[in-house]
Amino acid sequence: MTRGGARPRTAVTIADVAQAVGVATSTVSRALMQPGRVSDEMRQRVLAAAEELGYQPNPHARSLLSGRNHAVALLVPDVTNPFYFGLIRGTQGQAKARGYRQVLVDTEASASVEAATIRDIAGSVDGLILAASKLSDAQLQETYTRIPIVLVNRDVPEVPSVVLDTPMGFMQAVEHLASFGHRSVVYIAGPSSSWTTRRRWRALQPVTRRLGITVQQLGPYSPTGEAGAAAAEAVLNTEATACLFFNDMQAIGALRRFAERGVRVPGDLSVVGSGDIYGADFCNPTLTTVVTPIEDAGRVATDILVGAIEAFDSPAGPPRVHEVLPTHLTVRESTGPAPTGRRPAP
Amino acid sequence: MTRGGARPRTAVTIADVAQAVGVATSTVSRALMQPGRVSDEMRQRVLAAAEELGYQPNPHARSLLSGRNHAVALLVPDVTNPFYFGLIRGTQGQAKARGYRQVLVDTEASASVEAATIRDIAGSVDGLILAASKLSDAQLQETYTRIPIVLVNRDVPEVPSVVLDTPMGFMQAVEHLASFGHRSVVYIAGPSSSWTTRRRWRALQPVTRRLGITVQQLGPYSPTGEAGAAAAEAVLNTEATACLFFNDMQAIGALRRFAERGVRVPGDLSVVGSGDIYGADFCNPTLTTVVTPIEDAGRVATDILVGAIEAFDSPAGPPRVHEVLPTHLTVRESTGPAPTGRRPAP
DNA sequence: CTGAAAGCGCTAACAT
DNA sequence: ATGTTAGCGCTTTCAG
Repeated sequence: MTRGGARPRTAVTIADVAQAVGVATSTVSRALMQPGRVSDEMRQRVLAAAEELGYQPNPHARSLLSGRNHAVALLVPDVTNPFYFGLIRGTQGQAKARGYRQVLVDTEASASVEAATIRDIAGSVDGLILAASKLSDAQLQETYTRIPIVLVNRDVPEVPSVVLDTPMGFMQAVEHLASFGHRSVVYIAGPSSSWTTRRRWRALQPVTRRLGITVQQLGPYSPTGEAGAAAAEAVLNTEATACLFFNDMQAIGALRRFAERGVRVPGDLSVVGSGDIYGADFCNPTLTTVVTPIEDAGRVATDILVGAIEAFDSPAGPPRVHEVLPTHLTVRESTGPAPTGRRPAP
Repeated sequence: MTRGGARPRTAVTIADVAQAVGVATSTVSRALMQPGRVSDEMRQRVLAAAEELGYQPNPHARSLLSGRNHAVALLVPDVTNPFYFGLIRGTQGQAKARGYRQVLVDTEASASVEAATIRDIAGSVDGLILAASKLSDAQLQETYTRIPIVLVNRDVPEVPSVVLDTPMGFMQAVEHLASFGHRSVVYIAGPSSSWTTRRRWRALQPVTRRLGITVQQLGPYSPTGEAGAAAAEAVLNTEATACLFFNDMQAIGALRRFAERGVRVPGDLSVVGSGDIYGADFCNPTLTTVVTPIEDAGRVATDILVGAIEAFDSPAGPPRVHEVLPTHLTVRESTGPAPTGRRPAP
């Protein structure tokens, strides 16, 4: 292979094509962009020359002119969290389908990193999808006046969003546990900065009250397996016969801890997760969990975002869609009848 | 909130700052970019005005001029595959650390999609990381004359690459199985287009020969749990007492199938995976697998790529690093002593 | 040390 | 239907 050392400093431009054909650059541009506005023969010649020379439009020049670059950013708190993989998948696929590229950024679950990222990246993408944003309502609203954004699992007035109705799934979970005779359950809270953990806790109040079930909250705990294991210990210090975890990573971490401690699941304790991530269906025991259509959420969010991008400067103004996606409980092995006697001392 | 309807058509530019300060645009540019080349007082005034007006440089304009945009693309065959999550993590983190954004693209394990993606995206990123590329050596070499790329799990002369030494791990696995008395093993091959599956199969020959073990190949199978389940059936039609899977998803899929079929693992059959993906340590039984430092690979590949980007036009030419990362076997529950008698008929 | 002017590659008015 | 011209926002000669 012959490597010239450096790549040709001057790529083939529209001017090269124009010169080859013997026309003006604008004609080439038109032939390429508005085929209707040039003669058929001209279009052929331009296309041939472009092909011949291996012309590739310079996207930077286009962006400078149009202010658009057909890229959207996806900001997630933690790319390490399997829950967000589904979101990455969904947005990735839909962005591609709509002709956009996806820029992936990890905000490290930090409001300041998130804000800095938005500031730095806003100019180079056409819009942003913010997953579980840590910013304030006001910050998000202000951001939306400058650039199209769609929130995922966060609801702020005037800003488009897609939220998973996880509270609904949690209510189903409580009903499920109640039908198994559980009278006392505990909710393992997620990070204190999490908008969704508060929603879930709130949603638990009416159902448990109606069913005469005691519910208490533990935490906050990080959304990780290790935190789940730690939470597992805390759960053992309560009277609860069932626990609802903020997410599946925690639940799976807890499952392992329970096994190590000799606590049988679901014999001694029932465990419910949330998310139905990869692994929830093959851990041991398999996990009863709230299935959240996060991949769909990614697709929908992307669709809304692209719509917003294309309508952002229109007189009607950008859309303000608030989409809510239903969730449901999937029952597997980790839940069962409440133990009759007292749980064996830990 | 007051939404003006449309975002200000004209963002604040360097000209606005220049006018505010009462100087030329070039002075503003210098004050911002080469602080040494303007007077201290001027720098202060420009910075103040820029801050005051909320000036943000237009990245498109910069890119047009410099030809760079501080973005690298990561092309993976399938964002759905947990194995690549580690790669996404590694590249994401390192790209950010080196001041680059990451564009994530799914090539659908297709050579033509991959080629098309490269063509379309090459102009808008500074370099590419190609994971498990399906392109030919020649195509890859040709691409590298035009734009910096780094291959992951693919080795091509003259093109920088990072490869995981999975064959080494496979050899360890065979030794491990031999020490458990296994005499006949089967290798479940990955996709026929996979460069690594061929390498592994080749690596198995000398070890098995040396240890007097029979090895046969089954497949090709897709790198999915379903394919693993299908492969599981095929394995049961052999005399083998142990199987080595192309990856963990297959292995985990097979584990479940074996459980359904009443085949005990490792009692009747030992199972080895590859990748050590999320879940490998909590599936049932937990999976003995070849641990591949894929996240490290992502980091290293990104480092090499950034180096290549910054040296690509240098007289010395771009680097041609070929990095090999060691792997090792992690023994968990899915492997054990070879069964003494014949395996119970399926 | 600062200003004026050219130009990156492309598109969109304006001509013709 | 095609050519000419003027920028998009920024950096970088080149003058002063």
